[in-house]
Amino acid sequence: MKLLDIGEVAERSGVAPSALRYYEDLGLITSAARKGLRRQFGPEVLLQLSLITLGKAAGFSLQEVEGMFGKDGQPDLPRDQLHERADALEAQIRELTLLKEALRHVADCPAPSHLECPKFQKLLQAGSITAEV
Amino acid sequence: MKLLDIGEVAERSGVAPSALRYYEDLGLITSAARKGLRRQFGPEVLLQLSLITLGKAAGFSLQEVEGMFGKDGQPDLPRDQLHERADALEAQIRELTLLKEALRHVADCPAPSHLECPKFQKLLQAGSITAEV
DNA sequence: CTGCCAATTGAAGCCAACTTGAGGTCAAGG
DNA sequence: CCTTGACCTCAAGTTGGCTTCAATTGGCAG
Repeated sequence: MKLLDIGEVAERSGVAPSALRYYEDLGLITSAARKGLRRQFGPEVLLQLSLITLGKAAGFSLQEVEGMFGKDGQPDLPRDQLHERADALEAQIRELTLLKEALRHVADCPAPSHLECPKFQKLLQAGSITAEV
Repeated sequence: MKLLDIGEVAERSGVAPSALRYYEDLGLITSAARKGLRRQFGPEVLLQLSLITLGKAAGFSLQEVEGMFGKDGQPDLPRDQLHERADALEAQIRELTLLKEALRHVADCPAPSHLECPKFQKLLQAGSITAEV
């Protein structure tokens, strides 16, 4: 059973040592032991960090990530809750996709002023963002 | 020429008065006048706020949004920045998709430990996020 | 004219997710 | 044995985007 120094975990995971200590504080990961003062991490922490990093990249807060995966990296949510999450993700993906396409369009729109482009106006209204002018 | 009280702008735009003052501090919006101490906003501010809100939703910082207005407050959208942002959105969408599939899989996978399930590991590696375990 | 209530100011506070700094520990190599 | 350098702890600082607070002002209805 090989244990890893925090520096090695940092290097292999791309997560800074200070962040690793922070995660441990939060309870997202656990160090397996100490050698003197030094934390020793079990190798499974690398996989857990993958999950954390993935979740963060997907826009979740650390708290939310914690809720999706337990300390051991095993999901501790019941199946239907997991599916609910996935559904929510799908919805978010659709929204982002719309926004992305809108941005693309605006970037390429040849109208002299964006304000005059009907599609742009639609975009502003689509989000129900537009105030009643 | 109708001028709007900050409270009315807040209500119509959905942006809190404190945020409006903050935006004014930053130079994102300008009040047209004062009536006593009270700011009076011109109606064009509502359109600007739509853009600001949209920009925020797309993941731009207020600084970046500020760069999207000309001196006159007319939108002056930087096309390549928009494309960059769209690219970033695409990346985020990919992450979300990955996470979504991971969740779905986890919900349905019969393997005793998900971490050992090859399909699950593949999902994690697909993002090239995984550390070299 | 009076009193209410919305608006004003500047400073301070808050949250997340870390990073930085100061001062201390300790295991291993020469 | 001694030095080195990676690690430790705890506190404070950082950034962005606001919100909250206390004390004050002033427009407007009655």
